[in-house]
Amino acid sequence: MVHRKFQRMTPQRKIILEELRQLRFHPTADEIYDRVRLRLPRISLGTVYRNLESLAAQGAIRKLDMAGSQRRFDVNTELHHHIRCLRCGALEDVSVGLPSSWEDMLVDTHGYDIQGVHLEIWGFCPKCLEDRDRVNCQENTDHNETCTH
Amino acid sequence: MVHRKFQRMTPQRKIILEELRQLRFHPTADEIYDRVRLRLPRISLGTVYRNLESLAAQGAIRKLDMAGSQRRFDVNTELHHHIRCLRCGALEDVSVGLPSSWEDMLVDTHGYDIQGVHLEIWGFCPKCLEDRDRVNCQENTDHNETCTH
DNA sequence: TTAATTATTAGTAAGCGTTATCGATAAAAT
DNA sequence: ATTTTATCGATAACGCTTACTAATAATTAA
Repeated sequence: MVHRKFQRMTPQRKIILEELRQLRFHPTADEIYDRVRLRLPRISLGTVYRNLESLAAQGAIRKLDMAGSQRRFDVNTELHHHIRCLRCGALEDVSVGLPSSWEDMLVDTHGYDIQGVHLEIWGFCPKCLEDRDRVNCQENTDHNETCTH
Repeated sequence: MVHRKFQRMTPQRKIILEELRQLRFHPTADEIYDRVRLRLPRISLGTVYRNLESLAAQGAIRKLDMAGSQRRFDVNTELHHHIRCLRCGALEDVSVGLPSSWEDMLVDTHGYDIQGVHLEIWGFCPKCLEDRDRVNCQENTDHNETCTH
């Protein structure tokens, strides 16, 4: 008996969805805002947030709450995980699912009724590994923070 | 050649660490603040944050950036994962580590040099599963949000 | 021991990402 | 045609965290 509110496909909502579909890397709200503003210069950031929220509620997109950082939005609504490059910030989908036997073990051990799994992996992407070998950043104390761009 | 700054064990830092060790469930900064204030009524929230930060830098505690929620702090500095109850908000350590074969597969598939893995699981804890059977909340649209306390 | 340096403090302001409020507007329902 | 409702842009408020400030106490250097 869930009452699903009627949603209008306004020009704003349509363009937000279009731009989100074109951005390969799961963008943040303000990245989407910047893109959308090129086509709708008078749109407000609140409208972007409001529409991303309702699109997520409707199941058209997926809201990603990443650990310790800005929220991101994903057109891929399938359940999947993410891997992030600590150097360039790239956020990729992870193609390999968790083994179901592992989840079963969790249920047995903790007795939880599992509703969702959120997995984030951090590392250095192949491209940045190359760069790291070429350009030596190691005299800096923290590669992660000094080399991010 | 990492220069580690000298750290003083001030009364504030000492008490923050003591209280954190006594709180079983990974507390947030303001939960720690409330506890510490009972012993140091004039301490400021900024001091709590500052000390939690430096204790984490020094490796005495672990900073947990949970998806979409407040930061939490953990005295368990071993690498481990977490499971959270959607109803009562309990946050438990997960005893079962990820299979190493799975991580190997990730490296092969994506070519990343993996630095860290962050796994969060959501579900209903055994205690809340019981309560859910006793007290019927199902006429509400969203159990997760209405029943949290 | 005395003087200079440094880490730390409490208090407060600022920052940042997100959400809520508001009157106005336009689409949908009656 | 009239009412109802969703949505809008603009802006204020919110919650959590960090940065700034002058004051203070611990450490180091002279």
